[in-house]
Amino acid sequence: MTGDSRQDLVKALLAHVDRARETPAIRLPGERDLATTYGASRTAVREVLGVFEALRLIERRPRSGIYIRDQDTDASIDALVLRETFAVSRSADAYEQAQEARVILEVEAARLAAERRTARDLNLMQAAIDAFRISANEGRNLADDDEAFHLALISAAKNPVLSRIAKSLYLMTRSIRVAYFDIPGTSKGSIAEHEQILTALKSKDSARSVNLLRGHYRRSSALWRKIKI
Amino acid sequence: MTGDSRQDLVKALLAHVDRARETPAIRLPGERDLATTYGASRTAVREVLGVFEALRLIERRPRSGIYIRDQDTDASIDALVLRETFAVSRSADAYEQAQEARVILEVEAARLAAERRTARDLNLMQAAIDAFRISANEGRNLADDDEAFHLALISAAKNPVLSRIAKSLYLMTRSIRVAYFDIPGTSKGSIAEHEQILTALKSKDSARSVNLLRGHYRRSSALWRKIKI
DNA sequence: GGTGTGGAACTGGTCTGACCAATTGTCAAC
DNA sequence: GTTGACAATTGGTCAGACCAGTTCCACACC
Repeated sequence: MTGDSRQDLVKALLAHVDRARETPAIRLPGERDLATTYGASRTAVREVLGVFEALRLIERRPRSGIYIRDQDTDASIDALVLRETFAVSRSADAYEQAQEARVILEVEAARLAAERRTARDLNLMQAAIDAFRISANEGRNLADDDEAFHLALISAAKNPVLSRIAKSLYLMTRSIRVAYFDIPGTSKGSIAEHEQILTALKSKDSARSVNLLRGHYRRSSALWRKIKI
Repeated sequence: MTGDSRQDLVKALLAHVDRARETPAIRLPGERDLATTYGASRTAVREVLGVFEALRLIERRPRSGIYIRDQDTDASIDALVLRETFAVSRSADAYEQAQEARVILEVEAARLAAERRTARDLNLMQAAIDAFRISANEGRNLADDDEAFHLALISAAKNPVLSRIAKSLYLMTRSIRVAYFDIPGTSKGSIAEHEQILTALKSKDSARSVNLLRGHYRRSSALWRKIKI
């Protein structure tokens, strides 16, 4: 094993869970078997399985075995973040669904932000737009700058639970967002639209904020669908 | 240490992170120190820290140290689930925010469900209502039955990402929901309202579904606020 | 006094091997 | 066919060791 052995192990075990999910066999091999199968120590396997358990991918029953849980019903959103982080079996569906969730969350966050935003929130959003513009001029990929603006907007809704969820959604869509901003000409429109949204929030106009954000997403979704994963 | 040592360790380390978060010291003691401090082996400490890292509570830099991350910005929603599961420092704010997030998510999910629900979804929701009624007659606490109905509703929106997020929100609010259903008389209204929502979804009336659900939450929120944690 | 620099101590990452206690499966006895 | 006892299996926990970079401090040098 040449590369990062831990990363390899996570990918291998994640793939193993995916494979096992398609069979009636809900039970995984024992930790000792998994260790020898994937050329790692039992310690390393156990640490990864501990994370899987926390993300509700599996259930470990002492003195019995390791069992796969229903992912759609039980698993954490961060199990999908893990997939993205370790580049394992990302599906187009998951991106589509994450995008839909993002729109839902952010539109309602914008509604709340129009009421709750402080001067400091506005400054942070303006700073994010400025940083975005600088990155655009220097030709960098704008995925992270775009994320920073949108997270600043959500943060203005003063609900950390929403912010945490949004962070996960942005993490799990990172690669497709990078691909999106590789399309020429995506930056110009974004800057203008971000400025408009900020203005609406500044004047506490929640209806206008919501509509502008909806339009922002509507325009991007056309391009979005054309990206091959 | 008499009880579940693993649970004790998670609680202790979670508390340690909370304490450290309030000081300028972003760096935690080393794994060996933490192990001796809390009377556990380094192995056990490492497994817990691995989970903390996956939930973006901390960052581990090889050969350097363990650093606390900004929770409001970076941490996963499931870090709050962990707090609920291990009964550590739950704040009234977090419940309030989770409730707000639940309403946002579920209202929009209902809108989608009105379009996308299948006959099977309607059957599952009806089954959840029936189970709810039986539990009510037997005097059991209805928190889990209520959760089952709402998760079935969200599942009808055919977006597993929304379902996963909702699952976390329900897990992190479990104790307060149990307390809510200990209040006498909460079951009667819920059953009727669930039936009404189901009828609206059956006729694909999204506006009515949304309004009924909003009303459902509006009525419960009055009682909700009176619960002491 | 200020500035490098070498080396020791420290740190997270990994592995081996061992023991525990309850579950699980097997097989003999009835 | 049922039951009961024994042996293998399994996850949970621990101790101890080694590795390879990072950190930091004392010491020599300017």
